[in-house]
Amino acid sequence: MAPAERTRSTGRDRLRDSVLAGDLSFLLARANARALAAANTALAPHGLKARSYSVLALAADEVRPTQRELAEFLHLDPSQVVALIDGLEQRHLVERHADPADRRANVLVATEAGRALFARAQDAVRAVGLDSLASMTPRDHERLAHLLRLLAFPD
Amino acid sequence: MAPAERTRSTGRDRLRDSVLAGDLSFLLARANARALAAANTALAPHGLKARSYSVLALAADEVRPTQRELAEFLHLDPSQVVALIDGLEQRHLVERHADPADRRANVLVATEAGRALFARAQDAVRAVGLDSLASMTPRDHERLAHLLRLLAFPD
DNA sequence: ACGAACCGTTGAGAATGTCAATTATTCAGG
DNA sequence: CCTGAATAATTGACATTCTCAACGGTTCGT
Repeated sequence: MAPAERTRSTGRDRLRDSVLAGDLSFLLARANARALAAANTALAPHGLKARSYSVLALAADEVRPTQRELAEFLHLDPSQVVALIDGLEQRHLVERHADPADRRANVLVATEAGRALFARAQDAVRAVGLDSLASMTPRDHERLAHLLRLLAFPD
Repeated sequence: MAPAERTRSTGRDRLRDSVLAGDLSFLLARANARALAAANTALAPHGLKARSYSVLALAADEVRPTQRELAEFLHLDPSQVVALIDGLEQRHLVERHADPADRRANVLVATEAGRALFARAQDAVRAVGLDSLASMTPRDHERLAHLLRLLAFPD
């Protein structure tokens, strides 16, 4: 049996048939790293990163999230949420509103400018997102979203 | 139509039907964050983190990766690979071998102790990994791995 | 033999993650 | 009503990680 004949080709991608490459957590990490890098370059012209984009997205939604809810949802420390919102608020993209139900809490809402910027940023993200997902059928895309939801939100 | 009746339940998880929650990149990020946290706590007793575990895994394999190959494969800066290997080498888990084909390059191989530790760490990772994936059929598990591979390695 | 490109390494500075302490507010129980 | 425990946001300190530029040693094309 000829040894090491299959994937020697260029010298790159040689590690792709290691045991690690079959690990789901590793695939998750690498797929995420790629998506994150793509999103960040797409968002850079708008002065956003993946984090601030996520916060803006939730602010632009009608959900009126609390900072603590943002922290849990985005897997961030509350102090990071403070810094993130500070940055967006200084640019007049979001506002902290006092929560009428709990005066300790702030509720985050997007300004008109914030919603406008989010719409543009969302288009930019979608444009590059399709680059990586173009070879995937809508059916598979939906399947992947479903399976990832199981991992992301284990009830 | 009754407003906001569906997912108000506990107050937690209230953001789950925002537009962001439907975004594939976000699901990827959150699923990865969860898997990473689980892996890190499982690896902590063995003195490893996800990063060092990955490096050790590739060293324990028969692939004899170059540091540059490690950097590209793990989406890391070459300088980070240096620090990672330094840590593992000081614990006599891996060794840098001169690449006979290219004297500039180092090839990474695991020591006997390194392979033994990796085996134990792998068991620990698998044990907690199943916690999140127990509700998934082997069929779906394979499907997910296949779809993630498309994103992780876009040829 | 020469210069360009490449591998590993080092170091610096920015960005991010983690954690404890503080203030203001809510909530449960006496 | 009052008191103490718990919670929301904030601040600050510290560790870890990311990003980048520079450098010596090596390979490769010409």
